[in-house]
Amino acid sequence: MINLELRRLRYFLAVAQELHFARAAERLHMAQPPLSLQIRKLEEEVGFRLFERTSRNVALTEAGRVLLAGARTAMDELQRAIYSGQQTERGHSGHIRIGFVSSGAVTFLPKLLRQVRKSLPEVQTETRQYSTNGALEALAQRAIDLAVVRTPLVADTLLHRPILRDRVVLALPSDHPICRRKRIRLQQMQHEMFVLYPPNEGHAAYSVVQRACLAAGFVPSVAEFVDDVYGMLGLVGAGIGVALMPAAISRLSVDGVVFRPLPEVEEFFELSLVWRAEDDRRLISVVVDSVADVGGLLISGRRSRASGSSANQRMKKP
Amino acid sequence: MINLELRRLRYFLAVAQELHFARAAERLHMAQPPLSLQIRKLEEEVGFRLFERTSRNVALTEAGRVLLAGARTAMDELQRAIYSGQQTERGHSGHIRIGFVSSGAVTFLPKLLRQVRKSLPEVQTETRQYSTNGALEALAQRAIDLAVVRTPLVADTLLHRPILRDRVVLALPSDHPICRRKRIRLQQMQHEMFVLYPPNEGHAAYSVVQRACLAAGFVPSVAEFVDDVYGMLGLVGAGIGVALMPAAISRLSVDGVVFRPLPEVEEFFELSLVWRAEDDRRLISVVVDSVADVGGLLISGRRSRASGSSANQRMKKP
DNA sequence: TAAAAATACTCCATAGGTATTTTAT
DNA sequence: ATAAAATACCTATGGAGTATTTTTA
Repeated sequence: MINLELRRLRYFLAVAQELHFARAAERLHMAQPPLSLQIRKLEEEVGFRLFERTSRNVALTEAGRVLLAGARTAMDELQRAIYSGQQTERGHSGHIRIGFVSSGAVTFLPKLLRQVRKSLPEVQTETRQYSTNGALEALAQRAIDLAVVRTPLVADTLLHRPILRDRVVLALPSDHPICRRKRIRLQQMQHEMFVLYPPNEGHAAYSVVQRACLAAGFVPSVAEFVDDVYGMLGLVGAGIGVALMPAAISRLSVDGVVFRPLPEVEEFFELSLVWRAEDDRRLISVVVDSVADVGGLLISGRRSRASGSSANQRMKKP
Repeated sequence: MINLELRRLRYFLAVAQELHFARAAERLHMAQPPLSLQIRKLEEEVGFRLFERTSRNVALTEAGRVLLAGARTAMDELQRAIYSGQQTERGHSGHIRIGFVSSGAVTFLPKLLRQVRKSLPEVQTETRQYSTNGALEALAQRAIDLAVVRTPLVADTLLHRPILRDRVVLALPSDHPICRRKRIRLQQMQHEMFVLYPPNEGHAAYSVVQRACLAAGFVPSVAEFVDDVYGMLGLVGAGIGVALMPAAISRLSVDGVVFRPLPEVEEFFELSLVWRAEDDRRLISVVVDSVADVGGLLISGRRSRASGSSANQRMKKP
């Protein structure tokens, strides 16, 4: 094990740079004699002369040059390590694994990653797709550190923060006769079969749909339960039924599926950030807070205005 | 500039390894309280906590792990630098540029490099071919550090050591009528034209040939002067003349050239190591000495024995 | 002879030791 | 209740300062 003191190496670097003991001592805010002494002690410790000194000239020895290079890189490495440690302490550095549901991938995840990369450039991110429930399990098992999911039925081992509200839109097969109409009201779908988020799956999307339909005066008939928006879109496109979905999904164009706004529906799908309550790493709270800075609670899919046209620009495409 | 003391980092590494202050202190041959104190001071210096301590458990913090990794690599780098410095001091490490003449390349250079690589594995070598004179100029201009050349007319800015003696062999065109004879005496070549090493070129090869011929009772007629064995062989092969060469060269087989031993010639070609007198790097003397260790003054091309056969095994080939 | 490094000495800051207290399981 | 870290206090090593000498270009 190494037995040097860094002080001596610092002195060595100074003398190597100045090649003059008195000037180096001045730069180090000390007197010349103790500097000479420390250099000599360093020479004894490493076992070779560092400088060829005459009363008129100081020059590095060959071996001194070799040590100088090594000492510089070692000090730099140490400097860097201390800085990294400080950044880690502040939560500005580290690795974070993010799980997300398919509908979050479309809207929020890119914003989140962009924000993290911009304001916390030393934070490494790693992402993976889950169902809402899968993400919560992964969180509990420490397979991920942060989840972007449909607002869950909260467990007390987890903390969450709502980050985005999506208006409800209707997805229906493109060959459905009602597609010809410009404006569709949810009530008109009361005799249709619905592809639904599964109940008892730990998240709130199921009850959002239930409440929306109740407000329209009916209880939806179940065609199928699916916990993945792509799966739901597939079933709708195959004519199995219709579905109520977050407005953000309508940014996707899927064969055989058309989206229609439902301006009268007052319910929202909510997207949340979720993390372990026991995870007290500053990194987590810093990332969560940096996300909040993006602009508080965003709402995707604005309610149609005076003209009563489609709910948002992109929805016109399909 | 970094302001830590390595002592504290050493203590940190010990505690990080043991995760127990008392045991770490024991390993460091010190008492526990000052160790605790030093760790706390280190924490103050770097600006973040390194360990989460309870009375029953010590654990690294996230930031502590980051610093630990950096501290380890920095200490390793420093360790390595000190070792390299020591090796450099002893002349067991460094870079050495070697110039050599073409005839040295065939025999001695491979041995030299093998020896250096074996006994001084940290010495980097770099080689380049020169004429004898070119190598001496390159030495003086510090383009190379060591030269393997035909023994030069010594300049007092250079030091040299003879390393190898080569018997004199005759190279002659393969269509020369005398080739049919098994034994050839130099005297028989007195009316031939000779391809010679150049005179006044600073090396002794010219006078070796002159003295050999004088001993045989004649002065050689000059066909051409060439300072490169490959050039000489080319001219001999082209029938321009015959040449006296170091026996080592006969290891080469060249179209149109045959070699014959000259057992009665008492002269030798000498190969020397040459270096700058003012170059006091230990590396130089260590390499020169390590070469001497190969076996002192070698003699290549033994005088033929009782049977009077060819001067050496390989000479039978052409 | 003059500039600069080395030596001699003095002082004090701080590392380390011992005894004890606090803390958390 | 107990193991282990933290605190308090004391000692002494060694780093830094001042005055001076030595060295060599």
